[in-house]
Parts: sequence; C-alpha cells; structure tokens
Amino acid sequence: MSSKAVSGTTMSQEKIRNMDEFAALCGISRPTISKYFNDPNSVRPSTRDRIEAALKEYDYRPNIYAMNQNRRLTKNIGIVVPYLADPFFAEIARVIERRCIDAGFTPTLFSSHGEPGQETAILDTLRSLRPAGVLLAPLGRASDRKHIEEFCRDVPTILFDSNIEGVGAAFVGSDNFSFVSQTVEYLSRTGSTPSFFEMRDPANPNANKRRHAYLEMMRRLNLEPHLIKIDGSGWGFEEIGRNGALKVLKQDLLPTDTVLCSNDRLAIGVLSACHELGIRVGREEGCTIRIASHDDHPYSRFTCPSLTTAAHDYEAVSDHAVETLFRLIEAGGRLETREETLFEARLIMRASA
Amino acid sequence: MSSKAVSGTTMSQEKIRNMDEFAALCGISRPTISKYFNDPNSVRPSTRDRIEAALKEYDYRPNIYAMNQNRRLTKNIGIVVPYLADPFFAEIARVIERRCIDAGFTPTLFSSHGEPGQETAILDTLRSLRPAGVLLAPLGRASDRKHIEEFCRDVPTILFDSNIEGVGAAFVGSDNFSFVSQTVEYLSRTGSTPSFFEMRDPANPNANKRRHAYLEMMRRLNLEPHLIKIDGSGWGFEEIGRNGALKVLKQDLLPTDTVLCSNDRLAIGVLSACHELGIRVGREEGCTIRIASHDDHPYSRFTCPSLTTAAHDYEAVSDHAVETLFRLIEAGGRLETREETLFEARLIMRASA
DNA sequence: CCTTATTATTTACGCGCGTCAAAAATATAT
DNA sequence: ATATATTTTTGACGCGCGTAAATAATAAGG
Repeated sequence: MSSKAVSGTTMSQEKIRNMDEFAALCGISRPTISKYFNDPNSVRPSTRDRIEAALKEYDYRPNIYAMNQNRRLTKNIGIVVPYLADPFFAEIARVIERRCIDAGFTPTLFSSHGEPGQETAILDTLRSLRPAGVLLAPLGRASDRKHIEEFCRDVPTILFDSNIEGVGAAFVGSDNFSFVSQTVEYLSRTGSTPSFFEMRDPANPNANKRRHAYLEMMRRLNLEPHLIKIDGSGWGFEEIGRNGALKVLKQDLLPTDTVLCSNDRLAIGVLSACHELGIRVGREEGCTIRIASHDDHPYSRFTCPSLTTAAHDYEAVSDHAVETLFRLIEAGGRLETREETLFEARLIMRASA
Repeated sequence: MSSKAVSGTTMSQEKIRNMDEFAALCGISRPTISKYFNDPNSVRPSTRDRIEAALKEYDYRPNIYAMNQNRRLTKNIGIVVPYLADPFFAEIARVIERRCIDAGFTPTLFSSHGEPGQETAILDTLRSLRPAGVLLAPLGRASDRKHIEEFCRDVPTILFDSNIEGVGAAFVGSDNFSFVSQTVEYLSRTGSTPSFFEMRDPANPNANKRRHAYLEMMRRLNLEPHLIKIDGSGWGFEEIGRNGALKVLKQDLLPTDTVLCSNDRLAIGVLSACHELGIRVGREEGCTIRIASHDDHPYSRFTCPSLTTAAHDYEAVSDHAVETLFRLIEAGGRLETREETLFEARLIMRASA
C-alpha cells in the first residue's frame, strides 16, 4: 500500500513518473516534448533549450516501451554477426555500434555463435523488436536462406561481410579478388609458387571466392595451382588449420614451400603446427616455408612470426554499411537497386612471407 | 537435421494483430493467454496444449513493448562485459546468453569497449530497459564506482570476473590466488625462479590480486620475488606486452629466465617479442627462457610455443553467476548477504614453460 | 502595423497488454 | 454424490506515450 504524496512544491529530487509530469515541470505541452524526443531538431531552438535545461535538472527519460509501442518505426538497429568470439567481428561490431549511436539510434548486438538455429532465432527476435533497420553478416552457406529472405522482406536489412545473392537491400563487403590477387602476386614475385590452403568444405562464401581468385591469378601468371584442402567443420578455424597442417606436414605433402591460407585464423593454426614440428617459417635465412593469409585479423600482428596478410578496410566497410542502412531507412525501407559494394584490400607485409 | 515440421498443420496466412485475436482463434480468454506467456507452467496442461497447438498454426508473438510496459518486471537480462574484442569475454558471454535463454529470459549483450564513458552509458540504457537482472563485468579501476553503485541500488545486479568491493548483490569470479599459486609452484619446482611480468598500472583489480598472490607465494617458498613492471595503458594488452618485453629483453633486464605474465594477452605480446629477437621459448633443449601466464585465453593453445597457463573454470563461473542472478530475481532483488564466490584455476601445462 | 508562415497547445483517442475482482467452469477429494 | 480447491472467463481499467485535428501563440516579413 503506497500512498501518493501530493506535494505542492516542486523539488528537483522527486522522480518523474511520466512525460506529463515532465511537461508540467518544463512548462511545455506534452506533445511538444514528445516531438522533441522523436527529433530534437523538430522544435524551435528556444523550446529545445528550455527542454534541455529541464532535462539536466530533472533527469527524465521517456519509457522506451511506451515509445516503441506506438511509433510506427523504432530507433532500434540490429547488428548480427556470425561469430563474436572472432575478434574480427567484435571489432567491426564496435565500429558499427559507435556510428549508430552517433546517429541517434539504439544498436543491439547479436551473435549467431556459428549456429544456423541461433541465426534464425535472432532474426525472429529481431522482427518482433520492429527495428528501423538491421545490419546482418550471415553465417553463409549454413544460413537458412529462405528464412533470411523472408526476414529481409519485412525488415530493412543490409548484408555485410558475407553476401547472399539477391537477399537484403544491399551488400557491403571486401573484394576477395583484391585480397588474393595481391598476396598471390607478392608471393609468386618474391619466392616460390604459393599453394592455397583452405577447408574442404568452407561455410563462408568468401572462402569460395578466394579459391576462385587464387585459381584465376595462377592462370594469369601462368603458374600451376595447388589446392590443399583440409577436413573439419564448424568455426574453430585455428584448430582445423592446425590439425590439417599437422597432417599435411607430417606426410610431407606440401606441394610448394609457400602456403597461402584462405584466412588468418587458419594461418594461426598452421603456424602453430609448424612451430610444433620445428619448421621455421618466414622469409629469413634458415626458414623453410613461407606462410601468408588474408583478413589482417587483430592477432596476426602477434603471431610468431608475424603474419603477412591482406587487410580489410574495416572502417570503409563499417561506414559504408551503416550509411547505406541510413539511406535505406530514410527511403522508407526500399532502395531502387541492390548495390553490392566491395572494398579493396591492403597488403600487409610482415615476417611470415 | 532441423527441418521445419509443417506436416499435418496448415499455417494460416492471416496475420494476427493482437492477443485478443489470438485468444479468439484459440477459443481461450485473453487473460489466460497472457498468463501463459508470462509463465507457460501457470496454466493447466490441457490449456497449455491447446495454446501451443494454436501457436504452431498461427505463429503469433505478443508485442514485447506492450508486454514490458505493463509488467512490473521484464524478462530481460543485461550482460555487460568490459571488452568484447577479447575472445575470453566473448566466450563467457556466449555461455551466459545460452543459460538465460534456456531459463526463458531475453539476454542483451553490451560491451564497454574499454571505455568508462561507454560503461556508464550502457548502465543508463539498461536502467531504462527495466531488466529483471544484470550480469556485469566492470572495467575495474577505471569504472565510475558511484555510478555503478547507484545502478546496483535500482537494478538487481551480479558482478562477475572483476570485483568491486561491496557493490552489487554478489560477486562470482576466479580465485586469483589459485591461479598464481599453481603457476608459481609449478615454475619454481621445475626450473628457475619466476619473475612476474605485468603492467605498471593495471586497470583490472584481478591484476593487483595476482601480484599480491605472486609475492605471497614467493614468500612462502622462500624465494626472492622480481616484479617486471611495464608501461602502457588501455586494453591493447598484446601490444603493451610486446613493447614492454622488447624493451626489457633488449636491455637484458630480465631478472630470471622464467617469466610469469599476469595474463595471457600480455604473454602473447611477450612471445611475439621473443620471436622477433630470436629468443627461443620453452622447456625444451636450446630454449633460453620459459614463459607462463594466466587465463587460458582461447588463443593460448595456438601461440608459438603453446602457452602454459592457468585456466578459468569458464562454465562454473558462468553457471554460478547466472544461477545467483536467478536466485536474486526470485528473491525480489535482494539477497541476505553479499556472497563472493571464487572458483579454482586449473594448471594447463603446454610447451612454453 | 498587419499579414502570413511557423510552431506550440489543447483535447482526445488509441496502441496492446498486465492485472484485478467477481463470477463461472472445471478438477479433486471426501 | 457433494463439498472444496483450482483454474478460467468476463469485464473493466490503466500503463505511458504517439498522434491527429483544431486552435492559439509566436516569429518573420513587408
């Protein structure tokens, strides 16, 4: 039993229960306050100042549930990544989050944790959050394509990192050919022919694009391609790379003494295998093989030896994905054409190759 | 094999607008439906079956905004970690998420990204989400203690990983003494006296506890302690460890040939420095120094050489934190005493020491 | 000064669901 | 069978805010 204390005095200590009370304390009508919270620039500067002054004094925040219930579109933005334990995605998520907040949106981060079931569950949850838009990096081949397609019909969605043809309003990612062409060119110019090290059955479409790019580059350079396909499934790429490399190295099946890994996480595993077998990696005197890779994973600077790789333009991908989403939202959820924007890679020469 | 079971049922294409409509289609009153969604076990089994049958046919989900607006407590749970780009936190967040979902809650993940400003902003956002509870791993020393304290007064909160004395309803973490005592004991038993490698000004309270544990263990073993304090700030521990190690190694300032790092991320940097300087690390023939550390970071298995470390009991910490939070929620937001639960570490012997 | 365009206020309704109390229906025990 | 306990239904109100239309106030311009 709580008896309402009806006080005549206005004390700045009292908790404000709703927008009506806050409006009264401001001396401004509630609809105007509502307008302000929807878009601060939609009210006259003098009014805005009065509201913001009161805001500082009384520390009121509108009830987001009541807000979102009635708004036809919320200011929520969903960010979905396939695997958050990969620092690459953690980093990209951080940048995207920042941009969304700065633009006045409320981002929420989700990780599919490598599981298709999780991904569809996230999309279901997201749908009921009625977000203004979603930035989705799909799992790839394992994704439930139909489910994602259906989701994209209802919710303005930009795909990033990993493309699904024709799904979503746009795709923003990195140009896999740019990655591979630079590493292959560099490796073949400075030493022996690179062999391409990858999972036999990659879950990510980028992996396939990289293989094709490798084969195409080898054709252009008139070199014989060598694909090293290793077994393994799931998202524990380091472990998979390590086991695959141990097997290949122990049986002495390496076609050439230059290994180009499909991605840095595999390469980290390969480096681990090499170390264990006492194989020295790098381009220095006394090293027997070179290893290079793609992605410029946050840890690739700290591997032993540090990893020669091709770097994503993190910022460009994040920025362009977010900007495209904002354009999509402003346009009411539909863009004229489905743009696919790919950013170039940058070759990072380190000690491993 | 997860194929959608559509056999027998005919999915109606009509969209259900609200609970009233769904109740009508069920032939059950709305308050009962409402009860069901609040807690499926609160209705009679026969009723539950009828609702769930209709649920499959009509695919209705209640409006979460309307739900949460009126419920005195939502089913949201906030998970806050200090730095998501650290796979350690990504992993622990994944486990916690899973547990919350299984218990019928809706977890939301936030990362402070190493910035105190972000942390307080997250708590402010979280407060207006009116969550049933929050699992908070604070930044540590950089945290705005008063802000967190105030937050914990309003929202049922369990601290984990990093303790703030007296704040929150409970703390769940790892026993730093258990970590350090095991590594120090092992290292001193099997080789030369370990020196302790750490940041001069660690942001995390665990770091201080580990230093004290090191000093205490050295005292007990009657060995002379050596602290190697390196400069650097922020959350880029690998870089800090690397730069610090380069400096120490180049000037030949290493007190002993066994280095015990405060945490694995520093150790990853130290290993990188050693490799660059051509210093062989490990307990094999021909190695000049040994390196060990604490945390069993997801990457410590793949460093070169693989890292001897002390492992958190991830599962135990996650499970106990979540269970304590559930108890706290059931108890209405207050526990009798503020428990601090610490889990033992497990020594992981690998190649580096 | 008056006219006009812009901005704010008043009033009122609706969103979808939680929740309550009293009545009705159903299950369980005696 | 009847009495009692449990569950469901009925009907109604309220939550806090979005939003719309009509009106009033204010700013801008000549």
